[in-house]
Amino acid sequence: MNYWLMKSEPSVFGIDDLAARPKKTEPWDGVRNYQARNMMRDTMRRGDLAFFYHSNCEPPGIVGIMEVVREGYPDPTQFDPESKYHDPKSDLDDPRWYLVDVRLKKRFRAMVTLAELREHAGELGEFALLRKGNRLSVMPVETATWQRILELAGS
DNA sequence: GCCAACGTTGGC
DNA sequence: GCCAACGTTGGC
Repeated sequence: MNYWLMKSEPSVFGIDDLAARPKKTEPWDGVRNYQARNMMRDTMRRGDLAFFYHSNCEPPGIVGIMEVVREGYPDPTQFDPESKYHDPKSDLDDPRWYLVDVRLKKRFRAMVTLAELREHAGELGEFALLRKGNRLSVMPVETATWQRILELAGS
């Protein structure tokens, strides 16, 4: 099993929105970065777990855990002219963008803030989230890092 | 709101 | 294929 971290701006789609969805499940659409696309298309598997990270908000941090419930398939919003994620250059026969479906599994009692993560950076190994200038919205998390963060969450 | 970091685009 | 211009991300 692999572990991941997935970012979303709570003003666009936050953990409360996911909790309110039927079956607490949602297609993780709108990712328009090739590295993140590759991970969703090729590497993420049913049953993998992912931290839900709130970005571009005050304070940013990890708010809960999601489970991958459907593996990579084409993101339908790329073909929808009404969608803000519409990509006119994407070909129906060779879709450019992929997504996975995620289900909310656990909501942390208290967010593990980015500031807290930085305080514990020394114990978190190679953690891409803490690298300067990192903008990747879907990233792998090492098992040891995952477990240390669970401890920080007090769960 | 600012701006550093970084990805993408397009002219050449 | 280079690289300047531009757009976006996301912390602060």
